[in-house]
Amino acid sequence: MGRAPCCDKASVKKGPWSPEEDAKLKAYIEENGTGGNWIALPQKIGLKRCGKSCRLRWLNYLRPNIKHGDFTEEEEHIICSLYISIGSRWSIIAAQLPGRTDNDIKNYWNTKLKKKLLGKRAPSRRARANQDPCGGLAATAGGGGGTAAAAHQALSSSALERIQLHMRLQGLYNNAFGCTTTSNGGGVAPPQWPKLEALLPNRSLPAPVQPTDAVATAVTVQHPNHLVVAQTLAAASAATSEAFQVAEHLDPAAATGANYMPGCLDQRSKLGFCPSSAGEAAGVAASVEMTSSSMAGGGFVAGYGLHDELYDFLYKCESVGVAHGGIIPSLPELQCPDGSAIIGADEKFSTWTSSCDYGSGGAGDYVLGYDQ
DNA sequence: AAATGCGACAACCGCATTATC
DNA sequence: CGATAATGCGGTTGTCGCATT
Repeated sequence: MGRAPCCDKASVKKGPWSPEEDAKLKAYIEENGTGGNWIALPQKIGLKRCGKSCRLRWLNYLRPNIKHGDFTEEEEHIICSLYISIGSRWSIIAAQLPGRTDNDIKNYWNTKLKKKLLGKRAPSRRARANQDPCGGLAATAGGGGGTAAAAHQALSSSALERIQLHMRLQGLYNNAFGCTTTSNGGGVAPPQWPKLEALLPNRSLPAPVQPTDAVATAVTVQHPNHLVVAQTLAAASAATSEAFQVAEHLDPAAATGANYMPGCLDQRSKLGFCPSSAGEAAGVAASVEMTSSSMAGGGFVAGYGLHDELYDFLYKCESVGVAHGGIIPSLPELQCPDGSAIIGADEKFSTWTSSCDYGSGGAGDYVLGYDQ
């Protein structure tokens, strides 16, 4: 049983709005307001449009003080920072940018910022359409055979992108500051993440960013160590929380050991985002606001925050590249938990997640924190 | 000059959440 | 308190225009 349509699609006009329609809608709302009922509004003013369409048109284009195009560097900063922190909560991000709409920001991210940051060209829709149509079916069909692919699909592209952004930034660090991700004494070198200094250490937004449901739902893991991790990261960064949950998802056993970040409390505390005790972690998790003070101490470079990283990445990549052979540094390499492969994190992260066979037992025990 | 590829943006669709009865 | 309607939101698609072949 599907949901009842919000309007009679047969008698409703679709497609681009004409200037006449815009004028009608604008004039009516400016004079009378929406009347609290978008569904009834088009009939009132004689528009053959769905109420939802009217609402969208008003919110995105007709209401006063809407800005279009020409995003400033400051706006790009805010968008990137918030995206890494909270994901594709476009309405929340838009709330921090007066005059911008969620649709505008979403389009800007998908068409420009994402490519700028991830440094890779997303396949065009045409290209995607030309891909093997059986691939998706094969990945989802059947029971155990598609475990990895299914898990891969379960991880939202948004989460992947955010993980990749962290990785990419880390790659810049490693190359720019001579850090490496080589072995730490025989074991697999843990991926080093950018410090998770809280959002906005240097600049302030109009309002503090509140954790969203995505953050709150991240606390789902049973193991005591895992719980600490999840709670800590829920307060620090939903994106990295997901990353750790993915790591646990890929290899729950390894995740409790020293090789993986989720179990590597020392490493995490060095990076400045891990409380030293479970109680402290719970305290951090209980903190409602994400503030720089709650995460202070032990950062990679004192006073150098995510915003600065993003700024450097967005606008100073060339200088970094020049200093390192004129090539934008590649991402650190990662090794599968089972040691089966070492691959670059950039283009191959998704390959890694889908190719590592981490068994079927753990899949049901871990809940992806991000609600997508 | 025509065909094709691609980016950008507007709009739609369907699910989730909230409000109302 | 449950059912239904309205609204909000994010993902996806359609379309247009420019660039390239």
